[in-house]
This record gives sequence, structure tokens and C-alpha cells, in this order.
Amino acid sequence: MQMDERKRKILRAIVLDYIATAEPIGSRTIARKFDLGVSPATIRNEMADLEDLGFIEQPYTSAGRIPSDAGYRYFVDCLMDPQVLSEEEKETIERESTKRIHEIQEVISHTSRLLSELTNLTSLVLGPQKGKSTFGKMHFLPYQPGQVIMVIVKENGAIENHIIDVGENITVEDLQHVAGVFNQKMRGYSLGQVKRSLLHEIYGELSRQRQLIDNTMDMLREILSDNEEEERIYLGGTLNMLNQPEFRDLGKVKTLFKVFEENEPLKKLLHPHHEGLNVTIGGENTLKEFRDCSVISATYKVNGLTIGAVGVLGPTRMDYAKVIAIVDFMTRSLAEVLARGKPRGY
Amino acid sequence: MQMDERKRKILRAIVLDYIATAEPIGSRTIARKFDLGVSPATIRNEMADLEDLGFIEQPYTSAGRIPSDAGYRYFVDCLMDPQVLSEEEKETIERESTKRIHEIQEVISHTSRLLSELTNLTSLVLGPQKGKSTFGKMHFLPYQPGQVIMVIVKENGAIENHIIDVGENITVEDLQHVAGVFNQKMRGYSLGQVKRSLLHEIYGELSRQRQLIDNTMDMLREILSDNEEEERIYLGGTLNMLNQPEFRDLGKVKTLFKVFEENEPLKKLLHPHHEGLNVTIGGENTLKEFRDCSVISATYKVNGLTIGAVGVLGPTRMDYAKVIAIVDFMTRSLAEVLARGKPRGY
DNA sequence: TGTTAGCACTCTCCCTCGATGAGTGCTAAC
DNA sequence: GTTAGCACTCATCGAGGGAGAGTGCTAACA
Repeated sequence: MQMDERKRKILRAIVLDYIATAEPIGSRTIARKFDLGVSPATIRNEMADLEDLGFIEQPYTSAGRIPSDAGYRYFVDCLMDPQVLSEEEKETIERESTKRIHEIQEVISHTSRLLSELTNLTSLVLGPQKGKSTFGKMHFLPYQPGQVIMVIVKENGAIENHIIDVGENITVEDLQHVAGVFNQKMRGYSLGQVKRSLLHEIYGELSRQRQLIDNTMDMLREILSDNEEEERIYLGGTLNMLNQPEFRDLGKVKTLFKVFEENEPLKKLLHPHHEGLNVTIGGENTLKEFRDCSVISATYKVNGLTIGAVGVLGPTRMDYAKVIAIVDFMTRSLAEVLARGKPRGY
Repeated sequence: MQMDERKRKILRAIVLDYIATAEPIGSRTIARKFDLGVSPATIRNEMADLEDLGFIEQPYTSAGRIPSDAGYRYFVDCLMDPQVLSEEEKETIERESTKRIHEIQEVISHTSRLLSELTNLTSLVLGPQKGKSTFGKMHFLPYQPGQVIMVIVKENGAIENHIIDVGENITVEDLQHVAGVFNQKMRGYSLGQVKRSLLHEIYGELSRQRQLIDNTMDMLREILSDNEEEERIYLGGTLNMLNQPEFRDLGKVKTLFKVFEENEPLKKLLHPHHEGLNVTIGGENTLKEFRDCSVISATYKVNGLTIGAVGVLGPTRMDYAKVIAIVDFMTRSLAEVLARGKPRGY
């Protein structure tokens, strides 16, 4: 048995209606709502075929049909009318993206909020991967007696400062000397790359300031370690899930929200199978908690380099066309923002 | 009608049982579970009195009784056995608090997590109020061509850095001069306090670096404005609410979680009526969303100065004795941690 | 051969009804 | 003042039945 034009039309009708109403739909209703020019009986026959093909299923005997994961997949791949955003929506996104932005955090939280507001679903945003956390330059500034501020500029432009104890009898010259040696020896290295020999050299040149060096190295270790914290995924609009009829069950809500508190599963959800836009439907998700959910995700690039991803999580019964359009537009807008005014910190 | 010893015993039994089971309790069950030496009928009479006094109520005719807000209040004020934490619990808290802590953020998130884990309720933590954000000292460091890093040390010890554009033709001497003037004129002032005359002076002395001054002032305005962001309340264990039978209703969950997303209502919840430990029961909360909830909150001090507050939010039917003990112990532990190794940023 | 009308059948949903049981308030006896 | 007895109330639960939506099958039709 093969798909023909009429079967396609009927499948399309079923998916569209189910997305809109969340109710199983029967042959009679299809005939009434969608003008297919055939009687309910004919539609019934076709529906039996579509069920054999695995595209639709019945929650129970003599209920209407609902799309299966495969049905949604076929719909997304072959049946869906690509949608363009309304001017209003485009404007909302662009208005946000023209705001001046200082910190990468702000970009992420804006994006996340916008995505969830526009889709009424939950948004996932993976910020730009930090550039390699390699040592750029170091400065010391006076702070309290016995303490100095160590300012580290990484090669990716991020700046961090920490206070370190130096003891009372360190002079400004000592500090300048230490900073000078570090700046000369360590530029471009991450801490993992600092070889023993290099350490040796540093300790050799700075034997007098032993304790200062130790403290400095401790801090550097912390700052330059590729902190996995950075890969945190930002969630937005989790409460929107509560509005979905498929989450009327408190147990489901609980397991879902529990997963939201962890980072790893979300990362898995967002990590793309390939570059560009991904649609993952229901059981295609590896995690069983999300077998009723779909994810539309997309990576974004700056200067031809993929640096992050955004996504939208919703029930399998989501408005794919619309969400895809939003995610697509959003990644473009985001890439633009990042390319234009490179915010600090990545 | 007055409370007597037997009425007190019965009220205590009702509250204790309802806290444990979340089920209305009847005279027969009280007689069976609690050995009061009187028959159910006697208890019934007393319960009628307690209802007249407003301490208990019936969800519907011929159901058992449950404590009213006033009943809980009487219980907390007069009937409750103060509880001491188990050694195990004390140890858990103290183990956490001996960890070395760098950032105030970490202290807050630890506290929040611990509180919600120990109580199985939702925790609220208001971090130490930042000290006055007055200008301490300023440094400039080289960054990119045309940009410098401005490092601001506030008088409360917090350090922030920002990048500002300076144009190509600024020399190191110019920068030093600017920093010098600011350091001399502005120490100890918050931005609101910078008088026109002072600004005048600064502009007068630095007329050559007009643009740099403008940019610097912009940044300072941002950094020194008493950012209300700082007063954010940290929530922990919000999901614990889902385990409470009183939130089996999805509608309630939704409104509750919606409030959780805002800051102002939570602040109101936590802001103490008086120093030390506060118990706010049900309708005593001003917000209607929390009329089924109670809050145990407490302020904490460092050097005799109240600097923040923690709290636990749960259904009115919570184990007051235990939660009070935990919150109390926690604030002490927190004060200790903060007094010992003063983390940066407040 | 594909399409359609008719029809019996199935299954959920919702309402009603009665039994059950917990708990009460009242009364009268102790 | 306390207690036993009793009639009464009301939520909960399960069974039963009607309504309604939808199906699959069959036979007639183009």
C-alpha cells in the first residue's frame, strides 16, 4: 500500500485538527471540517489504510484517530506548509535584538524568554561556547593590606578578578615582576597545557615570591579550568507546559519538572544530529521522559562557526510549522546580534 | 468559654494528627490514637467548643475536624513541643557550612538547597544586603586598542570590571590622570550623592578627556546604582510543593508557580515583622495566593547587624516544630559562616 | 473498481442511584 | 460532668444505564 494524494490530504487534516484541538478526530468530522469532496465512509477506508501504514492510531476502539510519531514525522517532512512569521512577530524579535547588549547572559535570557513567549512552549538555549579559556594577560591591583586584586584577561576577551593573599612584605615591584613573567610565559596556554617545564621556568624565575606564585597558580587553575558550568542550558517558560492538556496529569508534570532541574538530559535534548534545524519527534528522543514531547532545535553560527543552539520543547502535538519558523528566525537574529556587537564573555 | 487543659490536649492532638496525615480527624480516632482517658463523646463536646472558639473547623458536615489558621497559631504559640534537630541533621548542616566558600552566591545556593532538602518544602533565601555601593577606588587597565578595562573597587569590597571605549588617542598618562581625579574626588560617594558641584570639579579638571569622562560616568552610574537585582530572592525545592496533597490540584500549582517567578511577592513573604524568627500562618499572609501556606522565616546577623533572611514556605499543615528548629539552626550556622570567612560581594 | 449509504456494534463519558462508613449532635442515663 | 445510644448527614465508591461519537462491514450504486 502506498501513500496517494488523498491519503496525504486526510493525514494532513488529521494532524492539523489534532494540533488545534487535542481531540481524536473521526471520519465524519474530517468530512465536515475539511472539504475533501468525499464521504465519511471513504475517509474511513483511507483512515484504516493510514492506520495500517502506522501514521495514525486509535486511543481505543471507536474513538477518533490521532497522529502517531510516524504520522507527525511524515507531516513535518512532506505535508506541512512552511509558515512565515507575521510582521508583528518579526518586529517583536527584531526590536529585542536591536537593544544594546553588554553581557552574554543577557542575550541568552532574552532569547529564552522570547522563544517561550512566542511559542507558548518551553525554550532551551545553549549559549555560545566560550572560546578557549586560555591565558591572555594578568594584572595586579592594590586592594587591602596583604591582599591584591588579580585581574585575568583571557584570550577570548573575558575578564575575571579574584583576590589573593600575598602577605605584607610584597612590593609593587615584586608584583609587577610576577605579572611580567606570567604574561611572558603563559600567553595562549590553558592550564592543562602548562607543561612541567614551563612551571619550572616560572618557579625558577620567581623563587623569591614562592607563596604568591602558589596562590596565583591556585586561582588560575580555577579560572582557566574549562568549567562545565559554562555549558549550562537556560530554560524559559517551563510553566507553559502546564497549559498543555497532555500535562493535566500531576505525575507527568512532576517527572518532567524533575528532569528540568538537571542539565545533562537537557543537553542531550538540544544536541543536534546535524547542523541547522532539527526536529525530534516523540519517541525519537532517547529519554523516556520526553517520549510525549518534540523538540525543534537549531544551531547558530557566527563567522561560519557553530557556537551554540536554541530549541523549543513541547508536546508532540505542537504547531510544527509555526515553531519551526520562529526557531529559524530566532537563530538568524541571534547570530546577527552576536556577530554585530560581540558581548563579553565568550 | 475558656481553654482548659483538656481542650489544649485535644487541640494539640488534632493539629499533630492532621500534620501527619492531612486527613480530617474525628472524635473516635482521637480517642483511639491519643490516650486522653475520656470517651469519644466527651471529646466531641470539647471539639464543639473548640470549633466555637475558632480553633478547628469542619470541611463539611459530618467530616472530621481540621485546624483553622487560629488553631495553628495557638498550637505554635502555646502547645508545640520545641524540637531539637537530630545529630545527623546538625551534622549535615555543619558539614556544609565548613566547606570553603569563595562567593556569596555559593553560600546562598547551598543554604537554599539544604533548607529545602531538610524540610521537604520550598526554601526562600535573601542574601546579605550589599553594603552601601559607594565608590572606593578606580583603576584602568589596557585591553584592546581603543578600549580599556575599568576596574571599580567599591567600599564594601566588591569588585567589578567593565570595558569602556576611549578612542585611539588616549595615553596612559591621561588614564592615570582621570583615575587619579576620580579617586580623589569620589571616594565614599554613591552616585546619588555626587553633587553638581563635584561633577563640575571633575569636568573642570579633566576637560581634555571629555568623552572618556562621559563613558566613565555612564558606567559608574550603572555600577553604583543600588541595583534592585541584588535583592533577588533565591528559591529552592519548589518541586517539593508538588508532593504536598494540598497541591494535588493543577490550578493551584499553576498560580503558585506563577508567583514563584516574580520577586516582589516573595520578598513580601520573607520580610520579617520583627527581628529573629517569624511564623506567618495561612491567612496572615497578605497575598491571597498564599492563604493556604505558612512561612517560617528568620533574619540573620553578622556583627550584630541584620543582613539577610531565610525562610521556608509550605502548606499551613506543616511540621512547625521541626521546621522552626531547622530554620533556627540554619540561620545560626549561616551567620557563623559569614562572620568567619567573609565572602566577597556584600 | 472505487464510492457511498446503512447499520450493528463498541467503547468512553457522564449521570444516577444506592450502599457504605465515618463522623456528628442530641438525649438520656450514669 | 461523663458516657452510651441513636438518628442523621454527607462524601466516597462502584454498579448500571443512556447518550454520543466513531468504527467496520456489507451491499448497493456509478
